[in-house]
Amino acid sequence: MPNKRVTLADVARRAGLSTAAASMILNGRTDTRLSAEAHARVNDAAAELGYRPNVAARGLRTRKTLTIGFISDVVATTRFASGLIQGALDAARKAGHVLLVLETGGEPARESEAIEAVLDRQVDGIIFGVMRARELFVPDIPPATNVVMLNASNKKHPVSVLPDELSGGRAAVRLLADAGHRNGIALIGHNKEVEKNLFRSATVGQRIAGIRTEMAERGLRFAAEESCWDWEPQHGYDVTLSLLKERRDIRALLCMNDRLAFGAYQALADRGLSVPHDVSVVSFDNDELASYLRPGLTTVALPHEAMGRASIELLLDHNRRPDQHLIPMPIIERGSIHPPAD
Amino acid sequence: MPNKRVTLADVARRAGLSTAAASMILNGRTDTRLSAEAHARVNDAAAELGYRPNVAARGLRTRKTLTIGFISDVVATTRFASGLIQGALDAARKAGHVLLVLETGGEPARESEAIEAVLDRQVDGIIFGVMRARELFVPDIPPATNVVMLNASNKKHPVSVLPDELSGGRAAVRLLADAGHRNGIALIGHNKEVEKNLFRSATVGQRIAGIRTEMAERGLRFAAEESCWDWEPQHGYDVTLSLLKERRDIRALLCMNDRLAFGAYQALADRGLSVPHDVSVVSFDNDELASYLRPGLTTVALPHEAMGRASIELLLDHNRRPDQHLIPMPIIERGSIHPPAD
DNA sequence: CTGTTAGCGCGTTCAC
DNA sequence: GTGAACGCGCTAACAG
Repeated sequence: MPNKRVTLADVARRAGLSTAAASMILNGRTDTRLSAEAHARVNDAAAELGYRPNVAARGLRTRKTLTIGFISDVVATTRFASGLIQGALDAARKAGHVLLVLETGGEPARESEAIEAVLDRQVDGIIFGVMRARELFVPDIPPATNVVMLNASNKKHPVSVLPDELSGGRAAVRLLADAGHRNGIALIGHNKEVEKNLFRSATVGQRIAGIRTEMAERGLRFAAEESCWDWEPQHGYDVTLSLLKERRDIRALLCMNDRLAFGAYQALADRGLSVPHDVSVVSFDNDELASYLRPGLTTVALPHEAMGRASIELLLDHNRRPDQHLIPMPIIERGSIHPPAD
Repeated sequence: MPNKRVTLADVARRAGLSTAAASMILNGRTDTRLSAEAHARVNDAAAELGYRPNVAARGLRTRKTLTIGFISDVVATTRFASGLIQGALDAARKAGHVLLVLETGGEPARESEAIEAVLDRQVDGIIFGVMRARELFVPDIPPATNVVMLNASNKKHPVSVLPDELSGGRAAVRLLADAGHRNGIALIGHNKEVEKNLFRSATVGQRIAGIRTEMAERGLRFAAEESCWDWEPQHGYDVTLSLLKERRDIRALLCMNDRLAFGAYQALADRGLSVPHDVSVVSFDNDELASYLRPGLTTVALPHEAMGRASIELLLDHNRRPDQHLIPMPIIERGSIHPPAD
């Protein structure tokens, strides 16, 4: 686009030296025996002209483009997991890199296209991300390619970043238990299908395992378990409403995600029950919704931003473990937990 | 990254021709008098080897990188305006382009860095976007650069994409009027500061102008106007609650955005009023929230995706008007409007 | 010691 | 149909 960018040749000419000398000096090479004066002349010339190297031309030689491909199903454009890309963008910027963002909608044909599009542009590596954590099929990528799986896992590409759902599940139970809840705790939204199928979710199984482990270790049992085939507000509303019609002893809801909890709030309101004095609610994800509810929803957060950040740091770290990297899930305490009334 | 990509030289060698011939044939040049057989040999060789041109190397010569810089304050990572980038990504993909996405957090220093980062990579143009439409200061960009302002306007860069808020404002009033509302309509959230200051908002002034024009043309007047200094759910809740305590004749709320409406719903529920039978509600934006409310909120949508798409199409269209391009705001009818009871 | 020449990386384009 | 130069910057080998 810009017609007449300043080139290395311009700088060299102005400094009265060769482009080779200018290149070495500007790249700070110490093995080079160029005079202090030459350094000064080149640096001055570059500054005066406002020289900036052409990254594309440089990459042709060095095979480093300071550019990373970020390929996802719908991460960038979904309201839900945008923290992933936010963290990635920020970490990349701090490392002097830039992100080529592509979305595939989860369609394999577009995944292949996306991979080729970024490889055509000589990226330094590829982040492969998904909105909802799961085992992911990925089209073939040349073996030498530097790949990190974000919120996903894949046999061929062992470096991955995932939330630490096992600890997160335990934390949710601990929040209720520490408030004094022992009886009347209902689980809203478990789903055996999803929990067992890594291709549906790489993490829900861990989440529920953490919950059950912590319950068992504390000698607690759920008073009810409502399963849902999906996790939208409507489902939370439906199952909670029917639960409350049958049972008057429910004192706490442990919802599998915030959207279910959102629906549960509506059902509790319909039954004239107040959160948290009649019923405590705790949940997962820290969806934006959680902060809009009245009272605010206490939730175990998906650390999307930290995950996005970690994915870039791992991609650029050549000493990384070729393994899963689990990111802690922060507890966001708002106002939806209270000791049981009775 | 990938070590041994197939190069044009490989293709030429296999076809038994020069790279010059191979290049011209693969680029479909017709001014070239190369034999049909040469065409076949080159195309076959390319296909067999799976040749893909190195976009960076090509760009060095052609000054076309098929890459566009998308620089925004927080668009990509905010849940609110992510449709902008979604539309842009999709339109770019369809045009064979790719987006280099950068975020600045609205900080001028980072804006300058972002501009340099994308220019260093020889992008074909730059989209400059913001989450909330407004007049935008932009650091200097070389004059030859192809720039489109997205959801923003700027004197130096006349090509811009904005929502058609004037028509949108009129549409909101029309929705209430068509349902039979004439009295007891309250405006929630007008704000003279914002309406007059293009650097706060390039569009709210248009939105309110559309509303007032349509009201006037129909001989309608607001029964009340509640102003808010900000447009979060809490503000909608507060002003609606106090309004309802004073007035019993309110039959419809025209909220300046969905987040205010979200708060208004909560206030109506607190007062025991039902939407839409006691009070109709109409609003703007089509925030994700609008679909979660019960009943669903009827709203005049910000056409984020269409805007993002338009920004790319304009950037790539050399016959474009150097002007503002207004994108229609679709009406999303859900269940929050009903004829007045009395 | 101080610096240069020439060639490369990959694909496009012009003159012959 | 081709050789050679070019776009821009890096680097190995070489010269004063």
